[in-house]
Amino acid sequence: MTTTARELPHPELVEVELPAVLFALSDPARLDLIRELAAHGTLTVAECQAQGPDVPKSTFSHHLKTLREAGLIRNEPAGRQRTVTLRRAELDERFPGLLDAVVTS
Amino acid sequence: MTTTARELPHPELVEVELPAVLFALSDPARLDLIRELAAHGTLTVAECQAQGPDVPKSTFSHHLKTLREAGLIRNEPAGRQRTVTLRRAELDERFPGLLDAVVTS
DNA sequence: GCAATCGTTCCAAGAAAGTCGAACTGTAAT
DNA sequence: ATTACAGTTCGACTTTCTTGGAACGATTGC
Repeated sequence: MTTTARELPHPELVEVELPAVLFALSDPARLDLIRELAAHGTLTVAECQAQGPDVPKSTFSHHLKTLREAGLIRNEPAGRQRTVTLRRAELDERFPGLLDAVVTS
Repeated sequence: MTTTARELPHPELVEVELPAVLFALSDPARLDLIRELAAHGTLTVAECQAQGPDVPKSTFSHHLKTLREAGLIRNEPAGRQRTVTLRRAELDERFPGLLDAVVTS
């Protein structure tokens, strides 16, 4: 077999709704994570988690899910790990200036 | 007595936190209201309420409270009514570009 | 194959938020 | 004064979100 990794669902850009984006960003832990991603680019889940305070895996994974389903990040398999990427270019297209404002503030 | 109207508490600008602002904006009804205020300037509570779909007074008042406590609006007595104002200049100072991005999108 | 690792999903409990009727407060008009 | 009016607050209910342990699935290394 080749790569039969677990793909998680991601909303299309047109499906990304502003209220959901704002809600996902309204949690301090998730907001910090987005800022880390904006600064460091792509990270593995483990690296993401290492940035913040110690929190159970399941809790962290739930935050990733919220951000992913809102359309803020991509979460993709990479061997036995997973990489997390901010959908910056797409979000800049859909909501111009929003990410800049949020990450800068 | 002169004007002893009911003043409601408003956070100082420095006390306004980004997560609370984003949370307040993450509800479609509240987001719409902010957009109305951005477009029309100051409105009375009744005028605000008339913009959206019909909703009980108490529910609407609760949304106003959320927005006020987050620092997004001012709600001040005006005779027997109340006026609602977007704290735009202050917010632009505290979170440059945020309101523009949110209202435009 | 077997074990270890990485991370998600499942489930249950507690916390927070939304909704709305009813009661209440303050202002204006008569 | 009395009545009407504009909005907030209170209280109860429902819904959603958060949190974290345990189980599961997939991948790599031995």
